[in-house]
Amino acid sequence: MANLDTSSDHHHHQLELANNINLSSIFDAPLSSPFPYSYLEEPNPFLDLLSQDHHQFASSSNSSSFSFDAFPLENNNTNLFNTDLPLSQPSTTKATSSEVVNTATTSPNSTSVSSSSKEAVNDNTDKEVTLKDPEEGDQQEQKDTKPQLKAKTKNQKKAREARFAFLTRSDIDNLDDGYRWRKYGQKAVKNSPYPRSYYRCTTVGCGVKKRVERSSDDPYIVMTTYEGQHTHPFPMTRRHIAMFTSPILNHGATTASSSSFSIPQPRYLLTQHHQPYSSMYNNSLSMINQSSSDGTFANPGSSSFPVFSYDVSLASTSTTSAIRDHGLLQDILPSQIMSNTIDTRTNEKDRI
DNA sequence: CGTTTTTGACCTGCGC
DNA sequence: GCGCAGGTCAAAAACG
Repeated sequence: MANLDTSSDHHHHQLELANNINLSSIFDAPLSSPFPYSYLEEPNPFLDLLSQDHHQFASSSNSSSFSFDAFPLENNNTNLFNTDLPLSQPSTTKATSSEVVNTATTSPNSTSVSSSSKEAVNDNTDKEVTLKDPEEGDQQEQKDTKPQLKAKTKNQKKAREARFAFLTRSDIDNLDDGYRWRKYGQKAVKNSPYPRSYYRCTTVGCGVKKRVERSSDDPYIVMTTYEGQHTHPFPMTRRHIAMFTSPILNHGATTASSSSFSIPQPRYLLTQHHQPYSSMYNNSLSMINQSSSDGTFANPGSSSFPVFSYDVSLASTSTTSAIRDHGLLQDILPSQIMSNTIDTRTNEKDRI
């Protein structure tokens, strides 16, 4: 986890960007269960975008909170967060917008579990192999399964795993979300100078994956997409414990202090007590979507996805540029958001 | 020495 | 069928 270790200087940017905030970014929130708290205390412009729908999102435990695991399971046309994201979508221009925004046709499928891909629980005996233990079985299995994979894809399309994506403004790609990840691949992204990195949870038996890529237009915008659900508890370390018990979580705190991780906090971070974890290393986490393969929401609260919350004060202008990314970013961002963010560009300039 | 990262090759799905 | 792009594998290198 050199990730954290290298995160020291990206904070400079956070400071610089403290004032470059607009409504364009989608939400702020972070990862799965590692973030037990979510909190929204300000009027949320993004939710305004959702107009009539936003009230649905505020139904979590706290009336003033906005937590993503409170998202309705059902979709409708205005649900910007539900997207039907193909695992591989060659042409970003076609399928993206329209598909993403509306079609998330939901075939209620209790969580993606039942239908899911090879990494997840699956009911298909022939895909299985990979399932039991992606970690240790990897190498060995691989040889054995390759033929099987071919065979299986003939009969059925690869099921998609639940996904959960969010934007982050940070200099570092692989943000520390509390889980341990091992990088297993990197690919160049079309129309982007920045590569996309693929990570897998290192916990034995856990097939959760995440991929990280930067916006081609704004290098500080990082899009992280989680796929799958952790099959193990959040690996709470001393550092995390310190984080969760730090004053920042108790409101009024002005710094995110922890015994082992102490860094200068951007001004606007002071309001981030609702995202204790993410604030440790970046200042803007924006959830973009959360969906399962079939367009339904997988319940992140079940412990795979971080519980994120949105804080407009953290939104950053550069999200705007992120939208033009032609890689995964664009695949995930709903067109409505895109247009909205683009519209806000002028404001952003004015501000700067 | 165990773990993680790098990176080229390979596989798969999709559009034309 | 072909080409392209996304995704994954796995050997080698790097790291701690």
